[in-house]
Amino acid sequence: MSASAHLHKAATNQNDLKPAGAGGVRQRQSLEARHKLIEATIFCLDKFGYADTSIARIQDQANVSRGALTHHFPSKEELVIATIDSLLEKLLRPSLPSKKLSQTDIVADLRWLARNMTGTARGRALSEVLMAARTDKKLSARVSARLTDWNTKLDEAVVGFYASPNGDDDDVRQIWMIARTFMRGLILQQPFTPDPAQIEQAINRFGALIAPYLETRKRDGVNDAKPL
Amino acid sequence: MSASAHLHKAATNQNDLKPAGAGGVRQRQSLEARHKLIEATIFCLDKFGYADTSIARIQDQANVSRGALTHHFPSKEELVIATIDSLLEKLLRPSLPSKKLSQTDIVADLRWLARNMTGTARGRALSEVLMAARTDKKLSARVSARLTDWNTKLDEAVVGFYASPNGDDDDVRQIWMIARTFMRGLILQQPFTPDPAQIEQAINRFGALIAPYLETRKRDGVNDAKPL
DNA sequence: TCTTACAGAACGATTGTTCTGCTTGTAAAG
DNA sequence: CTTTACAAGCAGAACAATCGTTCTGTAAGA
Repeated sequence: MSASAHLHKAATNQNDLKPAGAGGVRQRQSLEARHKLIEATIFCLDKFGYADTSIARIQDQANVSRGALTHHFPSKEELVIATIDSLLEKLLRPSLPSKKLSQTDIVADLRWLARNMTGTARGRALSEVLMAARTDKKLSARVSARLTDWNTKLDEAVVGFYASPNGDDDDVRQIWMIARTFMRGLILQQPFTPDPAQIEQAINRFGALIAPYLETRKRDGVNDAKPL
Repeated sequence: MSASAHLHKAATNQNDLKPAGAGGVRQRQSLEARHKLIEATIFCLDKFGYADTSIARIQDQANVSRGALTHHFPSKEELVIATIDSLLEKLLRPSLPSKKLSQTDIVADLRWLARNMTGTARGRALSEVLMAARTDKKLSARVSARLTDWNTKLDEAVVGFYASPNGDDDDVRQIWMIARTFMRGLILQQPFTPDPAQIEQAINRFGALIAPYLETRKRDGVNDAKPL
């Protein structure tokens, strides 16, 4: 009742984008605690997997008391949801400023994609959540829209750099949908591939497979990424 | 409760048929119970995911008493291990008799692979285990050897059907390693792709991507698959 | 008669949640 | 600029529920 009302109030406060430094001691500490908890959740998801990520472990990892945790996140679900939001935001936002993509070397872009999705704790944590969301409708509902949105945005960014030889942009999108799927599969394949070089070779080979169907789009400016 | 006990008893009694081959009644019932438990575990893994697959749920799904379950599998780990073995055996063995593969149409073979890995409860259950094994060393140790073994066998079967234009069999193997990775990724992508046709189109497109690098191997017999 | 196959209660450990109490920042009142 | 009142932030105990395991008792095939 009143407790949840208080929580929502606190939750809305998190979106306050104050100029760094301002905002009162109280609010700053609160945001810092939330941040620590979310980061700890990501760490646990990556290290222990979704099944073994308990709030006791999270609290331990974050060095935060149980009371503080339940104060910021009354239920585990809310913590996971907030973590998902953080993952989708921070993990995927860097892809939007297109400078991160080489825009000329497809294999280099694929490597960046692979590192982003399987080579970081955030990427692996997101995969854990995605797998859990397959059988958890609550999580699925939360992730679905955001994820497809990101896919679309990334597609549009890529379409800005690459074009299909036959001029069909949808083909570029399909190619990159396949690339994303391939990257996701790497997470399940990687632990059972003793030689890391084999993974890298596979990525290079995959790049060679799709390269004939992607050509660098002519641009006038140096790094004039189109608005996405 | 007594109700479930009666139900279970009645169920086993009605199955009282001929020895049907060999083994005493005792052994047959035991194997049947183990089978039911493993099948229930697969069902739960697919439906509830690895995190929410408890032995209570398994026992409920299998219509088996707690005592029976603990009798056959003293620990949950043993049950999961046995389930993994069953998955790897039954799910993957059909691929070895190479008749299941068309051996001429790459896309058809890919579709078979996709259905095998993502379109069945067994395939999805295995994916749940693979994801869990990423952070569970016990599971990982158990799965690793068997999985790489299966990959190798499937590779060799494929090499029996397809050849690289440049004559390098290793290239065929790498292509199919990429194909397997792509298929695994489909499991994570599928729940967030509202239109199933998009998945199928992606599979077809992927087949077109790798087709130029695979050509049907000349064979004398009709279906004379080489021993693998 | 033994051993196997099972039924089901009992167990401690751990899960996530709720609750009470204390500290302290903050804003209004004086 | 104090003083004061109050809510936010937080610590930690208590909670029922569920986890997986262990145990005792019973029925029946060998």
